[in-house]
Amino acid sequence: MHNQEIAWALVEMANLLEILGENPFKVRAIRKGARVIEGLETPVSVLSARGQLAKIDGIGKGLCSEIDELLQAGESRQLQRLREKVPPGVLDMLQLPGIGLRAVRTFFAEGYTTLDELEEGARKHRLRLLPGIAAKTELAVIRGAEMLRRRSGKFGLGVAKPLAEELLRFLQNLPEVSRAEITGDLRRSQEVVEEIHLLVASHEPEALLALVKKHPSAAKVLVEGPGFVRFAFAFGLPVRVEITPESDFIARWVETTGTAQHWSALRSRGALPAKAVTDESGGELICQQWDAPRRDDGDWRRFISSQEAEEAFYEGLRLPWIPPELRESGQEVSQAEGGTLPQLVEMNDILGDFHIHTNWSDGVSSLEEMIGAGRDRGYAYMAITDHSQSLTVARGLSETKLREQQRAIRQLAAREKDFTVFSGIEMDILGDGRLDYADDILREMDVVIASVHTGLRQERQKVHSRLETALKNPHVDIIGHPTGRLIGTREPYDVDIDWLLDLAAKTGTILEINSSPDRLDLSAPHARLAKERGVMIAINTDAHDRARLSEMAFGVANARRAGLEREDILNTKPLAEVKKILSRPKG
DNA sequence: GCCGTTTTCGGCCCGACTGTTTTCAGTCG
Repeated sequence: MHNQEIAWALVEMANLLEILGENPFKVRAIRKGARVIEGLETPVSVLSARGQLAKIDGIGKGLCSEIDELLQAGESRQLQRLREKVPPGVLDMLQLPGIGLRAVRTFFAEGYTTLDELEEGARKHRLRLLPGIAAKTELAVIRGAEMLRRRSGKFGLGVAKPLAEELLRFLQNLPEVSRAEITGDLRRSQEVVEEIHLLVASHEPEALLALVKKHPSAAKVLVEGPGFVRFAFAFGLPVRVEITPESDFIARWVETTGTAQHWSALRSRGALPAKAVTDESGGELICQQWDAPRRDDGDWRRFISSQEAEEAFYEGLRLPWIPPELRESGQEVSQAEGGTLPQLVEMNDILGDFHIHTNWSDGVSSLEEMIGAGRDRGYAYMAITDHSQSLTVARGLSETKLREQQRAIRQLAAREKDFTVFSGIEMDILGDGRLDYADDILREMDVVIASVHTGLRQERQKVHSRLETALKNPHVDIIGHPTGRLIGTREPYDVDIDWLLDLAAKTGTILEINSSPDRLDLSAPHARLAKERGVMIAINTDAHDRARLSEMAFGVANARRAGLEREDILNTKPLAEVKKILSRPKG
């Protein structure tokens, strides 16, 4: 069982116990355990085998045996018992914004067991007859149910990508498989996907499909046919495994990666490269399709890499290779033809990370661990930016603590060679429009990120006035997660993005692409607008533990979808230039 | 359920806003 799956099982357990009225501290302890598991870089199964599980902070005897059971049986008896007591629809109710435990318990007690029933009750004004429920709550149910419906059947990049990569490794290691790749929306790094689509070249399709269906993740086969199977993980994410002859592979990969518009733009350029090909046994015609170029060493299995082959495919259309993230509207094809495709930023260009939390506020890992992890990633620099004093729930730093932390950072930084650690802060833009520290404190910080965490439902004028104070402050370098959205769970606060971009351009304030797959904020369309206005972007992880530093890849993919290039991004620049940018007077 | 001890029991993050009621519990971040 994947760490993520174990974490989900624990979260589900916590939610069920909460609804059933279990001790809130116990519930919180289990939730914390889930968060710790999510943040582990080593598979839980490995730690369990080594007997190291109980040594982890937040995992005690109880969770340890629960996790061991999940690992061994793939299920937990306690979880199954709890599920029998609470219908799944009641758990869904907890996801409705503005609806909490008390309301859900009331609904459940009154016999509402599905979201649909609840929504109908709200629309017919029957919920307001219940104790403690009135019109506003009915409205919250209706709005929330609509949001959940929009989200249903969609899975975030942070869930789908790692699972797809794991399945891909499984396929690539099978002797029946000559080539396997991720394709579809996931390859284009869409924010949410409806399925994992894997394309596989194999000369033994039947044997391969039989193996795929036996994969431990394939909880349920949804549909199967000649050359494909679609199965689902236990938590619902569907996986399509499509088998294609080696000769078709690259063409089919291109076809399934891009949108229909991209494919039709390619086709409109005339006939796609086509040529009669033969299979490895020699002689037999498979199809009238394009053949992947192969190395001339006579070994059928040793084709050139998929990437090279795809480049050759586009070359066959007299086009440069078009990055998957851009294969959307079809216009990228004419751009490619005109030689005006952007030179997209790549992971290798990223030299640091400016938004990192530690256990000084609400992070999991220590200063030493985070700094070590940044150095190990080969970064040239990073900034520690814990929460500011007013965000008490995240144990935000008082002025005294902040200064203490700054000293600790300076000390640790002094030990580093060729690796610079900036002492920064993620400062709250308070609900009343003030900033959380005075200018004389901010002046001492190497990096100041200003973020909105409260008053997310204020009217636009108020939100704008708060942001304006932050952007115009000479010490504020970066605005963190500039719209505050959580993909599929929370709408952005009311901000006019054009207004924000203009102000950022005018004041020389950098805007963040928050790499967390739950946020991706700025979104790709907004980041594209930012580039057009000449607003600089910082791609940050907002990591709360070591493992999440790797979420940088999601932020970079988002930037690529926005057409961003290296020069548009703060954390691709060499140290000297970064220092110059951070210390320049703002406009 | 976890943790840390004044070590096997008691505390566990908290302040502001909101919705439902009239003084506070629920919800959020």
